[in-house]
Amino acid sequence: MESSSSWPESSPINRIKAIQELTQGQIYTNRLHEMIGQSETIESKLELVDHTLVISTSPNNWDDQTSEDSIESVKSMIPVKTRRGCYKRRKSCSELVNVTFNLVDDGYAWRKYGQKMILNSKHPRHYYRCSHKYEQGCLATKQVQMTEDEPPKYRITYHRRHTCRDLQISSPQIILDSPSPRDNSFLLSFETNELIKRKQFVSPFPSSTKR
DNA sequence: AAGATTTGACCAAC
DNA sequence: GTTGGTCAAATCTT
Repeated sequence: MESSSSWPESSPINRIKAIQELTQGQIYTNRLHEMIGQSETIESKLELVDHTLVISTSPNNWDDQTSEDSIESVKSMIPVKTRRGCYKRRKSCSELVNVTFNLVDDGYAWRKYGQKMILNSKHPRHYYRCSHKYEQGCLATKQVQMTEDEPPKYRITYHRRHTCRDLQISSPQIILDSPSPRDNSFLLSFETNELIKRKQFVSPFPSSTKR
């Protein structure tokens, strides 16, 4: 993974912060392993890219739709039209977790479809699906939740890979770094703060003064 | 008018 | 009974 991280050499404070982030990231990774319960089949990566902590997992079946589990997941997620919300809850579906300080457009077109308060969490979890779900059958979803850390971070969990074609590649913000086809993790590399300042901040938490 | 968001309801898993 | 993920009508934005 060759990430051209613009790490400021002359900033020991940032280094300390980075170490703290990495430590916490390792905790997240361990938790993820526990949740998934497949620690022996998962490779995990922990990286600090610019100001974004990336925790990527490579479960064997992330993209392997032929595995029984995946097939079952796909089947169970197909809603029965006449029964709202009729589906099987995903038990151990592969996922990719990204913890970041800044929320920037990841290059995909997402559409929010839900928001939920989660037990023991101060902040609600936001649910997004690919905008092309129905046009192209893309099953990619993501969940965004603000952590209770100080400073607060955003925990973005991606489920299923995009199968749609519209990647909006015109946006230079996303770099899909997948060194090999079998390496199912991918790195979302964000820009430095300096660059982000010039971009429009994309918040998943619109003002709640609508209603 | 069309597309996106909000939010209460629904339902399976636990 | 509780919780988390999704649906879909109502509402808002462009």
